[in-house]
Amino acid sequence: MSAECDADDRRRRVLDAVRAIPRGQVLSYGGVARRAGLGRAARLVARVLADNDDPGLPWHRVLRADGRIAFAEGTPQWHEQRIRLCNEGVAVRNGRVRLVDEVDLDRLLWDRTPGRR
DNA sequence: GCGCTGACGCGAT
DNA sequence: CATCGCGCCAGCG
Repeated sequence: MSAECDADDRRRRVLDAVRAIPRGQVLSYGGVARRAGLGRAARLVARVLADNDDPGLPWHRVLRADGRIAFAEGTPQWHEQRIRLCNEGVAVRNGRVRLVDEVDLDRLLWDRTPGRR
């Protein structure tokens, strides 16, 4: 069988990966793409979320790799995402969130990272 | 078929 | 630590 290269399938994987994010935790677009097995298709993740219409999808748990909210600061979407994150117990500082999940895994693998938290 | 755009990422300055 | 620039992926005019 050919590899799963259908756009619809990729899309489904992205949504699945986003839904897999536990409440109170966040993940970057690249992280989602990676977990979905799409490599560096971070932009694809963004595209999927933009096109998504499922209100039950925890899209607010997806942030940029630097922990910044993807939306432009000041926009209604930006405010909403910040509120949702704060509502879930995620510490948002100046529109920025601490991404620990991915870094944590790397730390376990490479061991050498100081406890910066 | 070409080029632009976008809820991106990362190394370099 | 803030900015810039280039690379990546897919949809659209």
